[in-house]
Amino acid sequence: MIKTKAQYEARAQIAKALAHPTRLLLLDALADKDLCVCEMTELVGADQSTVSKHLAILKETGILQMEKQGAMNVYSLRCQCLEQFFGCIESVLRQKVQAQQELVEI
Amino acid sequence: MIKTKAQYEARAQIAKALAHPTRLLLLDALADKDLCVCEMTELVGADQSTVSKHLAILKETGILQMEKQGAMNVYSLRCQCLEQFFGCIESVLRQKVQAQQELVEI
DNA sequence: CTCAAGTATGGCGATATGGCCATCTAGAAA
DNA sequence: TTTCTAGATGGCCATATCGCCATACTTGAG
Repeated sequence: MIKTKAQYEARAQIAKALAHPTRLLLLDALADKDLCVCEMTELVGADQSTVSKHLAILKETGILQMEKQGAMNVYSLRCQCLEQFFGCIESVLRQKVQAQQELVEI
Repeated sequence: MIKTKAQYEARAQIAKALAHPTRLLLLDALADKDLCVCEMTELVGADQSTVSKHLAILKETGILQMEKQGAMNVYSLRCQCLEQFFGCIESVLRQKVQAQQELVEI
């Protein structure tokens, strides 16, 4: 049940990679279709180097993979499990809203 | 498909709450049974104030709820969706290991 | 080879996070 | 009441994260 410190750190690192609004937007976009850095830079509206670093984090964590296509680097989802992840996040959000509604109604 | 900036920030905040080894340990322990702060302080092996702050983050996010029992504050899971979350994390971890094995075998 | 487009990386400042200590509060027991 | 245990909070410092700029690298075109 309870795991080692190293195991929790490994899991936390994955979660940390998923814990940034820009990276969540990138994952959402990549769920639709593969994209190159320049497309995602335009989508995000931040500096190209910023987007590149976000992608590097997701790639390093194993969530994305990258393939060179000429001068462009095309990124794609490497895992199909993100729906589970987002399902949990959404569930927590809904519960939070519900809890706040209960506070108002009392 | 693509959501607003505020929506991604709300989701990122949940993910961020889950992105710390100590908090993952606490959630793992609380999946087994409800616990008070002093029990979790002993389990984690950090300062009581540190554990209290971690719990406050999880409570604020809506993942945990707290109930006073005399002088003790007993925390419990508020959402049943963490298995989904951990399932995704585990899946990413396995994939990462597999990718590294492939690098070695080439 | 030279140039330009597409990316990655180093560096820097601003901000956020995490840990401990000290302190304050709440409830239970003497 | 005083005292003790349980817990929360403020403060401080160390470290991590994030964003941009500047720059280096890579690839295809000319």
